[in-house]
Amino acid sequence: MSKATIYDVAGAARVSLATVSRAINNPEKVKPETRERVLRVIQELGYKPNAFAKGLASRKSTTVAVVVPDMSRASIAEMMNGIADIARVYKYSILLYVLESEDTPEEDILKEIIAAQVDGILYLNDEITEKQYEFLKQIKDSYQIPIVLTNTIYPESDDIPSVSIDYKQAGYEITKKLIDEGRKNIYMVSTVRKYMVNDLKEAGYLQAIEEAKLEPKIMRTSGRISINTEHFNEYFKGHRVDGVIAVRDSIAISFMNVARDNEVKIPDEIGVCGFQNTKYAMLARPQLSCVDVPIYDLGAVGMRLLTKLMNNEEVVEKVVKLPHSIVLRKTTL
Amino acid sequence: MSKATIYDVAGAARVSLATVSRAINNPEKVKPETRERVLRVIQELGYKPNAFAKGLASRKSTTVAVVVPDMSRASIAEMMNGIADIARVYKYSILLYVLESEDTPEEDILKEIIAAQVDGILYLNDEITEKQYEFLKQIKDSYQIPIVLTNTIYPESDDIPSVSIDYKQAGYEITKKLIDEGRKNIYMVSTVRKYMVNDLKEAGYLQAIEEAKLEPKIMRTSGRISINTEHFNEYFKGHRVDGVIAVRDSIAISFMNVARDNEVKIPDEIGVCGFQNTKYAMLARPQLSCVDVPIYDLGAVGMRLLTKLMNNEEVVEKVVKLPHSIVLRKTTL
DNA sequence: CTGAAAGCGCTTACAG
DNA sequence: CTGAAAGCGCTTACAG
Repeated sequence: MSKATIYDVAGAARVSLATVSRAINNPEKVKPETRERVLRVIQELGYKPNAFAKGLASRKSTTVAVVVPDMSRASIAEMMNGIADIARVYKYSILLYVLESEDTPEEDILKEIIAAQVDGILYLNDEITEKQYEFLKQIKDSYQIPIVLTNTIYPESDDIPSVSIDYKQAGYEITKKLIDEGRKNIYMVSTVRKYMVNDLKEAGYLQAIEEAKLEPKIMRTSGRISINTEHFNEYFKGHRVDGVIAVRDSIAISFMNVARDNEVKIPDEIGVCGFQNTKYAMLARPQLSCVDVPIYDLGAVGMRLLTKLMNNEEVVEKVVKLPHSIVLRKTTL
Repeated sequence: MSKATIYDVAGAARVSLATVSRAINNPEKVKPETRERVLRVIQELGYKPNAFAKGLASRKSTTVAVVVPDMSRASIAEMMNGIADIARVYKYSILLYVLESEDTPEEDILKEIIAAQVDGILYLNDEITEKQYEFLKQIKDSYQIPIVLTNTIYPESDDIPSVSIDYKQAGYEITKKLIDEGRKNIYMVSTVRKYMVNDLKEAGYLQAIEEAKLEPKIMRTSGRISINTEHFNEYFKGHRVDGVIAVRDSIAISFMNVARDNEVKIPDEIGVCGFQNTKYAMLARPQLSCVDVPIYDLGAVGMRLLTKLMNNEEVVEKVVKLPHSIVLRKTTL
């Protein structure tokens, strides 16, 4: 049972190793009889081609690198499901690279990825900086390796193919909803940390607010729950507010808790909306209205796009925007 | 900039490729001067050894396979963080395999993993069946490849090293807490789907209940939120209940929502506890008391154990249980 | 301390 | 349709 090699198969099937290789990779090039014989032997011996030898000889790895920040973000994890499902269909393996550590600079990781001879890179990192973006572009060009940005946006640039949703439009729509309910003091609660994606949500918010001739009010909070609570309490003490749009569901829920402690009625006194539509949006009380982001699809479509690129298939749409929707539940009128 | 090979380095440094290889892998075996020269050239050329050639020649991949069901489970994602951090420290790459599809049987995936020549396997799947367990054991023995079960338990067997927490004890303790509050009708809400881990929580619950001479009551629900709601409403209509222990935080929260709709006071009328201590336990109102499972550590320790096994270091403890704790918040007295 | 050479297990023109 | 042979880019005894 200990790993059979292609030689063992060739011997047992009474053919050359070239024929074994063909039977596996180009079945149509070998006579049906011999092909079947070879395949049968492969079965019997439980033979699986050594991935290293194959990769070395063919210069293809059928492996893609997926680079992510912090796995524990719900969105990242769910995207991975989509990625993995599509990867399986197209027979690609996934090499996972989790960024997030200061000690290993991203450039080193990218070099490691190159050394790993991956056929493509799926890059999910909505905190992408200009420097990182430029470096990615350089990698792509120098090594001729396809890269797809998934749910990570670098504005005004389509050098690297990407798939995401129109966050600005989504931000606009959800703000509009609150405006249409007659709310006048609508806050956007964003993050102190810089995420491109959140910038776009803010931009959409701003557009809607300005159109309605209201006053834009953006508050930035940390993602940490305990801090949020204090922060909200403090901040809203002196402010009038009748609408809140949070860039993440969890922030919206966090805000609602504070609101409840202060005995304000949702949605009557304050309308609240989140972003993402995690399962906790349903678990919250009142159930949270929010933008639904098709996270799984983002991963799946990103991976699919990458497979096309790797196969040199023609790709018309290099920047794909998936449709989103607004889910209205109990925190809006 | 396009990938330099070891030959290029050897040429530029005026040494043989054997020396280059040594300078990288066994620096102490080469004279400091030449070593430095070689290393400098490597820098200049941006040389990175081809992982395939290296793997093929050395029969080691410095790659581990991590096999998981469904990434989107919060526990899996957080464990991945721990795994990735430790993997990075010990310079291992991660090949990710997501199970979950009916069409690709697990055995095929495991064979693929073998073909990928990984040095070790980290297996996270708390739905492990006897068949799967036996197959894993066979893989481990046939191919002499280290495997570590992480947060996945197969009872009464230590053939495969594992790291987890003592779920039975945790179940016992959390139940005891509710009993000590004087509750008499304590339910455990578990899942219809079979998870070893949940069986153990139930066993702990049962033990505590029996010690206290109370009547054990286990209800099984699906994980789906919408179904839960109906289910709970229906189920508890005719029942007395003053305590609920859910095998997952989200189920506990789900239950609390139904309780609130029925205007029962938590924790006064019903004490509620969850398992895991996800961030949503803090986001829930009232804030959820629960067993804290050190998820990140589980992943980190599992990976660390695997590195030891791969290096043939001596391992005393083949079945490690990490400490857990009980976090008391507002859903208990 | 260093080099020449064999070998890891495949793929892929090139002949036939 | 099939085989012999070179080559992918490394590592690792074996000499020296």
